[in-house]
Amino acid sequence: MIKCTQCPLRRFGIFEPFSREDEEAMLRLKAGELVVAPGTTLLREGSKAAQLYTVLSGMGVRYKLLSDGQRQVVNFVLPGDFVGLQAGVMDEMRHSVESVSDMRLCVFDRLAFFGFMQNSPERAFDLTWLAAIEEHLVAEALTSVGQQPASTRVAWALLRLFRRAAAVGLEREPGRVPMPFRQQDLADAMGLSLVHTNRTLRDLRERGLATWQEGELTVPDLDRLATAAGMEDSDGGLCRPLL
Amino acid sequence: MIKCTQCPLRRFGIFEPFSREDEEAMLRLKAGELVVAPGTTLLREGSKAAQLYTVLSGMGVRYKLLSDGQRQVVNFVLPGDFVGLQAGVMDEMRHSVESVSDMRLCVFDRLAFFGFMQNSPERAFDLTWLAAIEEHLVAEALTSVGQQPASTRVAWALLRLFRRAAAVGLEREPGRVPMPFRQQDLADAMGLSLVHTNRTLRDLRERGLATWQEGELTVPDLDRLATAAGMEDSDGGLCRPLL
DNA sequence: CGGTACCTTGACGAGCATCAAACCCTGTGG
DNA sequence: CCACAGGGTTTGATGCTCGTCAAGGTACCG
Repeated sequence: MIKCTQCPLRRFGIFEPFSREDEEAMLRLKAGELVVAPGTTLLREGSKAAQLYTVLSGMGVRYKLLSDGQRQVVNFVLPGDFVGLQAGVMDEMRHSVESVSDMRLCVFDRLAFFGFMQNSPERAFDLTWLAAIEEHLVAEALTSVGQQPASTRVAWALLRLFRRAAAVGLEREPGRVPMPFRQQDLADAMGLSLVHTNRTLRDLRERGLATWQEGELTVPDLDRLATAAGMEDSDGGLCRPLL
Repeated sequence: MIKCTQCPLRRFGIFEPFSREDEEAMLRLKAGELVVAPGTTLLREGSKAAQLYTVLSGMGVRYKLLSDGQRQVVNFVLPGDFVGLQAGVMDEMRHSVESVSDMRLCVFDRLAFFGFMQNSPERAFDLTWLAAIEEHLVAEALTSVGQQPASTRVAWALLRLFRRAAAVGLEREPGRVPMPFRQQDLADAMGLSLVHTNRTLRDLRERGLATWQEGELTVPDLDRLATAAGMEDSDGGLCRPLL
């Protein structure tokens, strides 16, 4: 099991620094590690989860299902993300979380976790911070889906995914990161049909903005993609706490 | 100035109960009251606000502006809502807040507020709770905008506004609440053009689901509107803290 | 009375959904 | 070894939903 004191994620710049004592306190909260295969449901909408997770590696999706079978992907889940907060503060989850690749997660017990928060104002503040960041990310997605045409939306989503993956060290070769999602996931995230998403991806590829094939996303020129994405990317270097 | 110990909002069921001491502690944090006219910008995207507000009366919108002048209304602001949290925990606001009617707001000093949170784990928890609820609301809006056709989206928005307004005592006559927004606000919230929003409202009116005219929203049958809104309203009676 | 802000309605066309089918690749079993 | 099925990707054809353009209506205000 990976110890928080030597967490491979913490060295990346997007995460707030942690004192030695804080790392050791987190380690005491850690109940274990969870490894799951692609397609595993980690948290189900409506459930009252007893566990909270921090993603160590792998990717997933947060989504809501509608009664008619439609699905809205609310956000993508990448290493460093904290999942299950809703079940922690509200009574139950309002969305589901599912893996799309192999994932390794840090497991915390809900009760122990909030017990710790009681005595640690700084960590409690971090939790609010995390929730506020999540809201901001969803609000940006809403803005893209609500106001932009398909090509801009898809460009925005790819840009966001690339930046985030790169920020946690997944950019092995320059301009290239793993991207294990299906086109259907992206379509459900941006409110587009699968067919139109596919056409839009081809369009972006032919314009040399981004190529997503065989589980890898290649972006030759971030600035050009950012221009096509329509929103000045306010939080390229947005810092966040890591728990 | 209204004292927190006799806050007119707290008697409504959607808010978490508060102990007498808590009310008095909040009162000490209260820096004053702010009254604004319609169309006033309370918080501007990119600003580092020194104040946080709780809405006592009136309505407004939270929105993001795009470089090309498009606007996404992220959420509507109603009595009991807490605004400015983002500027509190992140460095600056990621959206703007503007009044659409006369508004009265409770003003808190940012520093004093977070100082208080340090010593009050329960209130700090409430803050996280609020942020999580906001995220949930935005995620539901994203789901509606991303997956539903225009009529369903508009029905959903009206249902949400009606429920929320009624929950803070604005339902003077049965089935009727004030609704001071412009059609453009609703259009910008649901990612529709003004023209199509107008047609959709007429459609809902002719189907007897909801009538919104002259600043008043009338809903003859909540259940029928809820059916038209496409999402089982998970949080009709969702409780929230009031700060 | 002209000006502005908002609501309303008509006409037209574009963007995107839908339907349909083919083409991978991988795994499975005869 | 090949037949087959299943999950994902790709492409074409068709038409509906919704955006855009345009104009007119109403109320309010200086």
